[in-house]
Amino acid sequence: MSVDERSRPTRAKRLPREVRERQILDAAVRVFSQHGYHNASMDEISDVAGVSKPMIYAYLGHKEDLFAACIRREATLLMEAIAGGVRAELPPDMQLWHGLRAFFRFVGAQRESWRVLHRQAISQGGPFSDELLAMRNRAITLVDALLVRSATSRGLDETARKSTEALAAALVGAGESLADWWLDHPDVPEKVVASWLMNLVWMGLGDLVDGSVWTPSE
Amino acid sequence: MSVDERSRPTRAKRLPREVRERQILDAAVRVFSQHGYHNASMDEISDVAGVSKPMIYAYLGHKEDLFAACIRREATLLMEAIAGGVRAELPPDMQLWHGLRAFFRFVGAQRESWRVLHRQAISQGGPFSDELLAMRNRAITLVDALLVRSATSRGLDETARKSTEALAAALVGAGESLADWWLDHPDVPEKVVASWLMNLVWMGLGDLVDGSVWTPSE
DNA sequence: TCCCGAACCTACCGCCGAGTAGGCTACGGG
DNA sequence: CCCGTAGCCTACTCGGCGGTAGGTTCGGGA
Repeated sequence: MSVDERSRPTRAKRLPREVRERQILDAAVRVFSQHGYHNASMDEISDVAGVSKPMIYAYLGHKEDLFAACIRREATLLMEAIAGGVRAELPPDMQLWHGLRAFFRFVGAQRESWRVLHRQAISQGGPFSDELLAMRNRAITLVDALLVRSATSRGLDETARKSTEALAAALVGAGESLADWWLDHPDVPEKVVASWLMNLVWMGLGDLVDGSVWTPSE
Repeated sequence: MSVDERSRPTRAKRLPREVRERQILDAAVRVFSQHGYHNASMDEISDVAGVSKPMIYAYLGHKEDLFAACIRREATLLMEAIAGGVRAELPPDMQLWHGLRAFFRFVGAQRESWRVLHRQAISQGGPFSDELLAMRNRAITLVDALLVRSATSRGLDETARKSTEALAAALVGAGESLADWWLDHPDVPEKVVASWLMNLVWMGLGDLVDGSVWTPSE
């Protein structure tokens, strides 16, 4: 077992700090995602990263700091992916649609990132939630902007326009939950999941007008 | 601090085993829900239960066994709550509706139970998932039965009737995610959350017929 | 009344994993 | 060529928590 050098980052010598930090974060995301925060050991992370434990402490700090750094990096990547998917020259509805698809494409491609971002971070209390809250708020702001454009272009009335922020918050929450659910059902195509959520927005925007919606009779 | 006897089960002496087990499970659900599986210490559970640690090991076994016992008990309670909500004399749609409401009412009232059932159990791998899988399958079977009744009563065509099981699975998954999301948004009324999910079923049942649905043009 | 077993406890063990002390080595500037 | 410092490691300490040994007390049946 000790003979096999495995396929880890080739334990090269004397790499610049920047590169090492990247390797460590990659390893940490992977291990946190697989075992959860508490089951993940610093020893295993250092092993996967191909680096000794004190290096992690020297570069990224204690376990909590390391986890927070993971969340921060992945959250930034996610937001950039979404923002990149929204092409400003498209009509408003299409901007929203492509933003959604970019989101789900990210989750599908970076399952480990999403797992550590949402599932792990959410099940730990404390300082980790703050990092998530920050990302959520940025996401809600972005979605709200898209919704406003979409609503005004469709000529919805004042009351609907006023409640876009609430709808944006609901959308983001629904997206998180849906993505989380999707982790366990990878067979569903990304486009389908995205369109489900898009339908919810549709119903949300047209809630007052639409008569085809089911309403409890009692 | 040591003076205050708190409001825990009054550390009475010589109670029958049945009662002690119940107290221990209550404490365990609470502590697991608050701190998560790994942060929860057997010492704290024993303290909250008003019982010494060896009693837990004598009655419920090791930490994993205790956690599994929590999941099993809460899952059973949940299923009973749902089944109790479905009143057989109602029309099929209404049975589904009341089942949904019973589900969300349970989650709303027993937040700790749901937290330990879903969030904690799902973020731990291993034997815990099995307990969840068992409950899920029971739930899917139940929902499927309700869907079939609902579909036939509305006279949907053969293809729709064939895919009820897939729809049931999706519904259960959506319900789990939605309930999980609801934990973080307690201000939304239970009836509203339930009706959202009901709308999804509506759209799922009528997917071929309905023209009001948003579809991507590209 | 006596005694047996169930209920219950205190006080301990040992492992595992977070975090550290202290030092070695190679690259680059002078 | 030399030495300062950034990169890197081995080999520990130590505390917390899962788990247990070995009792003591009470209730109830014979």
